[in-house]
Amino acid sequence: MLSLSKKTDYGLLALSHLTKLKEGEAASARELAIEFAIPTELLAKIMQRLARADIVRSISGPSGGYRLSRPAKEISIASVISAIEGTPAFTQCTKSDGTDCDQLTRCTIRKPLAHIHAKILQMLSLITLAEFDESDSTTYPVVLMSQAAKPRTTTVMPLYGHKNED
Amino acid sequence: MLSLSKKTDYGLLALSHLTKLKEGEAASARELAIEFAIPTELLAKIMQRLARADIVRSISGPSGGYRLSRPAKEISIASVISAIEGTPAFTQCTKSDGTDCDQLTRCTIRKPLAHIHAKILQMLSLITLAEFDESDSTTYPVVLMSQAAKPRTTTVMPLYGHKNED
DNA sequence: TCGGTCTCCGACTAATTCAGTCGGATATAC
DNA sequence: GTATATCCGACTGAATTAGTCGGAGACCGA
Repeated sequence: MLSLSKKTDYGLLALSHLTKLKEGEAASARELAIEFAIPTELLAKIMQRLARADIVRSISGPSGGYRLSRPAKEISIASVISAIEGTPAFTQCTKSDGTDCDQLTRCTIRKPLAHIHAKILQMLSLITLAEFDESDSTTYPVVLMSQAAKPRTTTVMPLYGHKNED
Repeated sequence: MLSLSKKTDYGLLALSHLTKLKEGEAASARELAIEFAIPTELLAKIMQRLARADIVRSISGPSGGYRLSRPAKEISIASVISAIEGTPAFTQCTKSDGTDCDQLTRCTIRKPLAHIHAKILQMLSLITLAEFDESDSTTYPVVLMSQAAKPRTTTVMPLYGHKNED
């Protein structure tokens, strides 16, 4: 459904918290987990991945924790998604280089889909954590559809005349 | 991983084939399934959904089959995804109206994520089946990253320094 | 009118992915 | 040395997705 996993949600949430810390401060995984009501062990695992991707830096020992490894404006949403979920792929084909769908030699849609995928990725790579928090104060550079902020997803895309849930 | 399901892949593939049919022609589900090496019953099911969403029109009886219910240039990728996968949601929060994550009252990321989601959806709603096929001849209006056509996904986003697969 | 071919539909099972848990290792401040 | 922190892999259960099965109704041609 073109959606991010819960893990990524959690990760972004934690990162957005780290963004607000002052220089030198760190927040422990448990602290963050309690703050946002996320299972402690799960968030710990997510933070480990972010650490491995050098998005956060870990400080061991008591009074340790995590802090951003570089300024929030240098951390893109795309890199966060990639760190937590692994290599993103828009279609099944684009995961490998297409050798596994050799049955579909007549696959005419791979190329256009790859383009779309790239465009989405580029968009996500232009949005940083810094902009994420700015949007609290209703200024957000990526806004295109004003109705997007509405909670009801059904009405987000007026294009969808008919929907069926499985 | 921000990816489309296989069903959607199959659906787009079938639709791209229907696009090439002449006026009055129809292709049966089985015909399409054999053509693209897709399980017959599965594709039949996908076509049914597309029919329900009025993207294709079904013709019963022998010598029947499916054809597009309107010109390819009036069928957006977004509507196809929506028809096959149901209401798209970028995050878990945006699926319902947020009542189920009331634990996350401090959720500061919902709004910016909703914006990103809307932007992706808008992009997909601007691309039609017609453009899908034009791209065979290397002219494609949505191109932004030229390297996107490369098969190797690892190099698509140079931003991703570190990736880990689960 | 009868049989074959088609769409149509829902329910079912299998396979895969995702969320969350557990146990144990290492690092460090007090 | 001990308590608290990260770290890491392996495991289980839940949820989603892929694919299957069986049967009903529509339609064309003989």
